Amino acid sequence: MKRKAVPRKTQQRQLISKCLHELCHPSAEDVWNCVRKEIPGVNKTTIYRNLRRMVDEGELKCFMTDSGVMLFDSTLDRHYHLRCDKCGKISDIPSALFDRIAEIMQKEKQFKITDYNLTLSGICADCQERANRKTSNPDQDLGS
Amino acid sequence: MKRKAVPRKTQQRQLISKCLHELCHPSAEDVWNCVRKEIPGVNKTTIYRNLRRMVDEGELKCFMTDSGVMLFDSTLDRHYHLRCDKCGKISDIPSALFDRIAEIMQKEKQFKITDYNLTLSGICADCQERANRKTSNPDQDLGS
DNA sequence: GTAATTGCAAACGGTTTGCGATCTC
DNA sequence: GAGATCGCAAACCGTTTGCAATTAC
Repeated sequence: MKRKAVPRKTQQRQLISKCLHELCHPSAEDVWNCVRKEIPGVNKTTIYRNLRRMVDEGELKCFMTDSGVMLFDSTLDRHYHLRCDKCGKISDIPSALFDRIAEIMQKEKQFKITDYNLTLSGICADCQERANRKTSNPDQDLGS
Repeated sequence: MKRKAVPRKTQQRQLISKCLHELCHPSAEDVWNCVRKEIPGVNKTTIYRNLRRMVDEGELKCFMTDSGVMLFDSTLDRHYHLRCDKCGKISDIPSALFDRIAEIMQKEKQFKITDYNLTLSGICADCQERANRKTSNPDQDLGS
């Protein structure tokens, strides 16, 4: 296990954190635009690198949109997303209820559900078994 | 209102359909590799264009992976996806139950859920209102 | 015959990487 | 002063587009 050095408090990194708290499900570009207000010369690469590192270190979550753009989410608790088909705006649903979601959304948020996509992540039976076999005979890892 | 012409039965398109039935959640590249077995010279562009058209015409569904690759799904009914964190394999969960999913998956499929992401799509209150304001020019059915 | 479809090459857009310059600690 | 971080340019990779040649109807 390699241990990463403590991140340095650069102006850029601090501003990125600040912007993440101000913005709601921003893309890297959204963050860039926010940071640029105070550091006009920041490079997009710096934004990408810092965001990715924050995700790697667990300070931040991210998810993919249908159009292939990564969005970032400073809310670390499990929760759902509500995405409007028309304007594309994404809002949060706290992860309390799991049942009757469509009805509740319709009644309480006036959001008319037309589709949904739930992706559960975890470890499949095959991989669990493979991991068990590897505890005595370690070969290469499949992990991405 | 433009009406699309009926797709022509090209060899390529027919093979793409055939491959979609053989493959499970394929990427465009997967489909390409499958079609190439019978038409070695097919161009990837042809695959992309046909897949996109099938999606546009509702014959096919598609969704984004976390890595930004589009996957295609010939199962048109609503259903969930189960994705293994290690091997990345995606399997289907029929959309019958909505409650106690993690427990059931754990028990019945030996799948250890570590995370999930549910994105509900629909029309938000703002957009519904916006559409209502435009009611003098009725274009689509958002109401009821 | 003619409009749709293909193949090819080039473009695109979001993201990543290599590297020398700069900044934190 | 050493190593982390930055800025820049170029690469990357999946996907899309423009266009001339080919094909289905």
